[in-house]
Order: sequence, then structure tokens, then C-alpha cells
Amino acid sequence: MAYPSKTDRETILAAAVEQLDRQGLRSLSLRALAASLELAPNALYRYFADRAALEEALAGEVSRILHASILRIVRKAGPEQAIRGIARAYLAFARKHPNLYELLLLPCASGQEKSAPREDLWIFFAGHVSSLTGQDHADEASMALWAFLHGIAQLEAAQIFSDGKPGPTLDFGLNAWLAAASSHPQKN
Amino acid sequence: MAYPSKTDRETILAAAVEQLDRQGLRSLSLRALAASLELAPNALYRYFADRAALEEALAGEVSRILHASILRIVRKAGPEQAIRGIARAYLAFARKHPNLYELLLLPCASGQEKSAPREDLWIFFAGHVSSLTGQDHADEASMALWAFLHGIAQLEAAQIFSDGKPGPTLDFGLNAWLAAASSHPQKN
DNA sequence: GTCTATAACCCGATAGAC
DNA sequence: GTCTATCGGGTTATAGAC
Repeated sequence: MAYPSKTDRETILAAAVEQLDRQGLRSLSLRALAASLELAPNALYRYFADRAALEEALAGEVSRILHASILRIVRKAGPEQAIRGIARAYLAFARKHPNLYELLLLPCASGQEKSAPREDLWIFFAGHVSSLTGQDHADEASMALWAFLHGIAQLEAAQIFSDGKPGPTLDFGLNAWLAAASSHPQKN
Repeated sequence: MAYPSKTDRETILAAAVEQLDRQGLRSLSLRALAASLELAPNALYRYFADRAALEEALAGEVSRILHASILRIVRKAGPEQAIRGIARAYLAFARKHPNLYELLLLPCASGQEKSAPREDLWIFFAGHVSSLTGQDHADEASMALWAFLHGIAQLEAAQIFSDGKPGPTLDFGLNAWLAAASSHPQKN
């Protein structure tokens, strides 16, 4: 073969994640990405149909990295401490990698299949929640907690918190959620 | 004067809001905006230093529109019903105008003064909350509720909810928040 | 099948004439 | 305040070398 592959999807994605983490999605350019891999300006089109496809793949990567990051931090403990640990790890990731986190909830185009890595993260998350609430209300409780954590992350990124510290707000919401979650009968 | 004014800031912003609402921020272009006003491609630079300045002004517009939209819907009622009404109106706006809502929490650049319209909206919101919680915990409670509502809006925009309906999740979180907010002593 | 080369078309931004 | 002209850079599609 005359032109052996100089790269592959994984290598491209790794470089893209690195560039995304540093500069943000708005200024992520396919040309610069190709140049950093010493490729022609448009060589990436062999691996991704267009920019949207790359962003979609990046969103999956973000879910994987976040999932791994949470697993690395969370220690075995009671269900409530596990939830608090997950919340802390989730927000720590969003704070440390705002440009990556931005892609986690990228509004997906119409009629698009779900990201598998995000599904894995969701299953892990909902599993911990259901050990507190029981199966009956696991879905609502998990979604509500996710929504709250995501809101905290975004408000912090937008520098809404007057002193930059979301601590009291996080405590208020987390305690409210835990009280509601624990008050439901555990039938599982 | 050889070239009389053909436009002004308000006209530009109104047209920008309309184009933003239809096509989204990513595909909002200064050139197309100028063309829609029958102006030269760069005529807008007299009114906005650059694209970031226009987006910043647009974010203020979004806060104003959202504030007005909530005021239009919310009826006088008990504090709890007012909160439920605000939540409903907030999410209705995010659902109806996802492209506008996206700008509400646009991460602001470093060292930037707060948007005045957003501050007005915040005061209105926190005022209703404090009538439930008292002054002592108004800030944490308001921020926590805002974070939750924003999370719901974003999860819905990302089509995370399996059946597309965030109803049960919203009820779970809102009830948890109301229980926590009402349990605090009202000292004001 | 994979990379290179090129070109058409878009955007943001600046400079200078009117 | 608006215009024309232009620069640099980005995305995308096509044609062709290997």
C-alpha cells in the first residue's frame, strides 16, 4: 500500500480532546487539529463525515473521561456518602475541565441515537441513587439530582456565584434531595 | 451628512434576537444580520465592537425577554404557588426558545460586569424565594432552585428524558426543594 | 482505500474613502 | 455612519497521486 495510515480514530480523538480542553469548542478547528497530527488540512474527513460527527464522538469521549474520573475518586461507603462523593467528583471535573464538560449535554440533533458512554455513566449514577430511593422512584430522583448538579456546574462556569464558591448552595440542594430521597419507601 | 443613519442598536438587537431564535447562536453571522437590515457587511461594527459584544448584548436581551415572559404568566397567589408558577414559566420559555435560552448563562469572559437585566431577573426571583425561606437562607435556596431549573431545561434540550416529558423529575425536585425551603425558620 | 492539492464559499475583522 | 475593498482563516467538496 502506497499511503499507509498515519493515524486512526482514537489518535485523532485524543488530540481533539487535548485541543478542546485547552481552547474550547468554539475555537476548535479541523485544520489546526490536522496540522497538530502532521496531516493535510482536510485529512480528517476520512474518519469523520463532518464537524458535527467529530463533536458527537467528542461528546462520547467526555462521558467516558468523566465516568473514569468519578470512579477514580469515589470510595466505597454508605449510599449517602457515595452520592456526596459522586456529586463532589462531578463538580470537580466540571470545574477543572469546563471546555470538556460543555460537550456532555450537547443538544443532539433530531433523531439521533444515544451516546453509549453517556448511557454507561447514567447506569452507574442511577444505580447508586436507587440504593437510596428504591427502584420505584430511582428515575425521577436520579434525573433531579443530575439536573441540580448540572445547574450548579453551569452557574459556576458562568461565574454567577458572588464569591465564586457554590458550597452553601450545593449543601442546601443536596440536603433537600437526600431528605426527599430517603423519605421514600425502599421496596427493592 | 453624506451617510445618514439607517439603523440603531435597538433595531439591530431586535433583528439579531429574531435570527438567533430561528437559527441558533452557532449559525448567527454578522454578515447575514447586516444583510437582513440591508446594510453593508461590516456596518454593525459601529454599534458593537466585535461579535462578543453583540453576544453580550443579546444575553441581556434574553434576560429581559425571559423576565417579561415570566411576569406575563405568573399570577398573584401564595408563595408556594408563585414558585411553582415561576418554575413552569421558566421551563416553558426554555422549551419554546431553546436558542435564546442558551445565552442566558453564557459563560462571561474574565472580569466582566454583570448583566443588568439578569440582575433584575435575579432580584425578582430571589424575592419570591425569600418570602418562603426568610432572608437568612434566601441566597442558597434561590441559587439551588435556579440550578435545578436550569438543569431540567438543559436535560430537556439535550433530549435526555426518555419520553420527552420531565414532569415527574420536576415534581420530585420541586417538592424536595419546597420541603427544605419551608422547614427553615422564617425570621424576616 | 488513504492522503494530497486545489478551489469555492463562508465568516470576522480592519483600513480608508465618501 | 456607511460604504467598498481586502485580509486571514475556517469548512467543505472534488479531483487526482500513490
